[in-house]
Amino acid sequence: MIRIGDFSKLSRVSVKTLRYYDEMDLLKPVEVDRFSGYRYYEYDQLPRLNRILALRDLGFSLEEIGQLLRDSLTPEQMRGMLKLRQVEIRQKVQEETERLERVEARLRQIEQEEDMSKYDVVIKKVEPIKVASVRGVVPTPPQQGSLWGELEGYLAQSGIRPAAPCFSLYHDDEYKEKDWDIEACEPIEADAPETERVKVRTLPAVETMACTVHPGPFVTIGEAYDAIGKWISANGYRIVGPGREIYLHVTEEGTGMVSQTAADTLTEIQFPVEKA
Amino acid sequence: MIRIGDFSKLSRVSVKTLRYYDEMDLLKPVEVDRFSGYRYYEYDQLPRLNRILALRDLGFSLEEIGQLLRDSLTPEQMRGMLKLRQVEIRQKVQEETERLERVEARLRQIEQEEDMSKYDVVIKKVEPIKVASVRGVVPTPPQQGSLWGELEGYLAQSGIRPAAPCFSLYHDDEYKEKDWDIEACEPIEADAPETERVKVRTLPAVETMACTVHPGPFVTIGEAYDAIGKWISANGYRIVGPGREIYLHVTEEGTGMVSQTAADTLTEIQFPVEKA
DNA sequence: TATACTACCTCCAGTAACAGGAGAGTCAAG
DNA sequence: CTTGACTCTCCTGTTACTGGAGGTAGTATA
Repeated sequence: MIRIGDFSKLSRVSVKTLRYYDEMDLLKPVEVDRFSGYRYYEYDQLPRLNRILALRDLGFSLEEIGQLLRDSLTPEQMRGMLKLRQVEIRQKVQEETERLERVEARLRQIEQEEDMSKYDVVIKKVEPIKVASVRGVVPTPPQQGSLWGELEGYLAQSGIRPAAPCFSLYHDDEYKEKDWDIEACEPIEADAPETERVKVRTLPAVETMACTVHPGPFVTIGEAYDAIGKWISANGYRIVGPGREIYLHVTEEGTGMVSQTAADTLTEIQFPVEKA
Repeated sequence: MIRIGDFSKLSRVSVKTLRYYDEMDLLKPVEVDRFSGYRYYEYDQLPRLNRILALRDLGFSLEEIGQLLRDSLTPEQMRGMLKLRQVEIRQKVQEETERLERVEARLRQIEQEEDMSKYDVVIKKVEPIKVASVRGVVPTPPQQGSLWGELEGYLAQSGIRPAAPCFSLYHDDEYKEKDWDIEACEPIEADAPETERVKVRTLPAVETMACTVHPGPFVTIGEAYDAIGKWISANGYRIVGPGREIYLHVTEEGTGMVSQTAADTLTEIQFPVEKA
């Protein structure tokens, strides 16, 4: 029988850790002095401790290790546990690898002294959303006012109020000089009747949506598209659906016209993406 | 000015998190009602929040993010931070990859139904250790008694007591039928005079030592060597120095002879290894 | 035998970044 | 005026320990 300090030296596991494993019922001393509380170990407890350390090195939590040691399981069960661990670790490796890629993309950006630092792009998950929308082709984006006019008229007539900020969907796959296929969308709470022009549908969830916020007037929003586009390719993604332009905050001038130049305008740009 | 719930929906960041960022001084609401305590945010705080999320995605801690946001730093400084992150993430990826390899080695072991599960091998760091030792060539390991006789005699004469369990170093690179180059070692506390046969030296630290414990008589220790050898190659390591056999617990029969067959014998086997 | 000195004990706090929940107050709509 | 949704603060829990305070036990030396 040896004391905890010696057992610690023997196993090269800290005294604190041994006491913790005692508390967690992973490795109890063979004897605890009733009066002094001193823990006494035996040499032959080393294999068990070694097993604990080996399982810990495989990435199991102490609780899992406790179970593994208690319900001495079949090789088949062990295989299952290991397969599961394998998947979890693979995922973690991938996560960290992607993180590394993001860091490297940022570094390249700095090297090229392209000061995109105004725009921070993040990946988010977007929930499904029910919208009323009007879709049409307009010469250029600033001229989509007519679509909004139709949509607002419909909402006013139906007495429906939007449930969240409105946004446009840009359906064109590539850049166009003119004739943009745009869908004006207003999120709504409950179902509503459709009309010839106004459609109601639920946009599906998007697991990986690249998002950035453009603070400033619409006339300079090109910079934000530039930034998010570069980010997407630099981080090894590709666009897999229509982009969204969410109007978080706008200024109206006089007769319901949205200002193209107000400095306190705030727009979020979103693109559904996937790893290329 | 919007309330925390709406800001949460807008940013798709949980209310809990927003409150936490407030507490951490990362993102303060523009106004807090003096009486109700309600937090009020502005749309134009979204870019800052986005920046926080982007930095978080790069793996920075919230404290680091706080510093980054406070001391608006030069591109050069930013580059330094990112380089550091890069190194840290690389290390983490490597760690997890190695963990994955260990899991896969275990799986292969199970598939082959080689029940080595009796032996758990772990990598440990071993501190430098001062020893008195006698080295010599003996026909086979069980006949190393003469070396130990010499060493014990020396220690008894000098009145030195061992500071830790004794062990043998096996200097041969490969397996041999006979004539083993073995060094019997007794760890000692302080310096001691050398003699013709007894040398005193400090074994250097070993960063990665593959260790396992063999519970049972010496006659079956071959199984442990088998297991640790297979583990080392299955996990992509190679042996880079003499192995150690540490006598954690032995039974003496009569006249100081160590029992080769006592069932409660406990021996640790260690090999210094490196990634191949 | 007195006195150091080390080893050991228990209990508490802290770690990172929140999540969950209790209990109470606030706000807008009907 | 009530209901229900929203918000507040405060507390606990998460993982696998580490560090420290304050007190006891065991051992080595003078």
